[in-house]
Amino acid sequence: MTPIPLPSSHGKQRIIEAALELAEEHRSFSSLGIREITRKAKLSAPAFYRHFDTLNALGMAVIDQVKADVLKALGEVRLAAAGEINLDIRPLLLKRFFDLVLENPRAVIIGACEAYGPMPEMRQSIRAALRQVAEEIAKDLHISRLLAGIPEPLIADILTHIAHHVFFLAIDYIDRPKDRVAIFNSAEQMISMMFAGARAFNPPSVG
Amino acid sequence: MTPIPLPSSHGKQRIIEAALELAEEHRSFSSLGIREITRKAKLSAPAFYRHFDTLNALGMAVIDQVKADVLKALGEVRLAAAGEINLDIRPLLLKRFFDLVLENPRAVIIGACEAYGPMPEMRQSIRAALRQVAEEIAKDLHISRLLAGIPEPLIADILTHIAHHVFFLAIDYIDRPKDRVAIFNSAEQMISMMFAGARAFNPPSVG
DNA sequence: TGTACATCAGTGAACGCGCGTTCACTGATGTAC
DNA sequence: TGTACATCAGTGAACGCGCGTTCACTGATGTAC
Repeated sequence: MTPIPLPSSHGKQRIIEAALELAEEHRSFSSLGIREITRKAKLSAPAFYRHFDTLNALGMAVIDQVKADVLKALGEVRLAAAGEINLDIRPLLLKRFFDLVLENPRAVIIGACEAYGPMPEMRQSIRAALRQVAEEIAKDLHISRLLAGIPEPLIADILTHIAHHVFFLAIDYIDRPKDRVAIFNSAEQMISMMFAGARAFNPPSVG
Repeated sequence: MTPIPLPSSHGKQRIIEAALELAEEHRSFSSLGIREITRKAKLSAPAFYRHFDTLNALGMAVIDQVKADVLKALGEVRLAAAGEINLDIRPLLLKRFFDLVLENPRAVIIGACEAYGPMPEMRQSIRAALRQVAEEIAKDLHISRLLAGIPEPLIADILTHIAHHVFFLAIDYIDRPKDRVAIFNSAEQMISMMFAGARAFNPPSVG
């Protein structure tokens, strides 16, 4: 019967949210200060220690949450793309991804900043996430048809490369609203070119 | 007649070196402190202000120096290859760059960390540096022959994209010595693929 | 039902510390006459 | 040639400030009997 509002986690969640907001502004999670975070969360500084022993512990909590957000967004991309078989799905995936990026820019910005930032665990898990995205996309039938005949490891390489490229292009997409069409077209062109180049190297065997 | 030892730049250079070393450790340039840097450079803290108005100014000086190093190294490769017209210069440029990266990994690591880091001016000038390297390479006759018939802006896009990709691949190259051969091959393959893709989109007109 | 106790998020005051920055100064080097 | 001056990298002392952290405390909520 109890609605379970988890009163104990209320301040904790406020701290995590504050850290997320500040990390987006700073473009660096590791430079945040405890007083800065608790100020943003409208708590006293010592309240921090009720929930986390160190800044690092907070960091891991933030990573977990961002990772969950990103994975959820990616699931939506795949779901939206699952429909029509005969379309070139690549621009649709790309568009959907950029739309999602605008809906939740925080996760992308923080992800890109930490991808080569000071925390090894964060770098590693972002790298793994990109690879995971590539593998998800490789499973898609539209994509695998376009890359038929190409060795599987090379497909993974290509798609990881594209995922990386698009991920970082998303930062520009967020930062420069005026250039969004151009950025989208550029991404599309690069993807087409990678696919065409891959096929030129591995021409489909004839019947 | 004076040997021009530029005595004025001695302390300045020490500060730049110190910043490079510390930024590599931190994997974050913007978290450095003036006292920290001058301590490492074995200077008093106020000495910093003799050479730089702000930390930002120091950051720009660091990037300029790294960019000059890269351009010089690639220029040497171009010079050495100028004689042989029929050479594929791409693996040579790539090899020289990766060698340079191992000679001075600091610069690459810092560049990658700041490319999406907290300082807008730094992000921008790293972006500009990549573009500039791409334009230098585009000038090479070996390269322009391979991309004959392709519109100039597209060439710039492609080479900037490749520069970006290789730059970030260099981080892996540094971090994972065991995989260096594989990383080099992967980079080479991606470059070939981009070129092949570009040509497939813009087939050379038959004379 | 009331009463006494336990738990725990959150607080304000206080601490010592290192920071960025300023100041007036030194000392070496170059230069004008 | 000597002398007086200008330039400029570098210094130590000092400042005010915000930081991380600790402490003893409050006040709300849950719980045992």
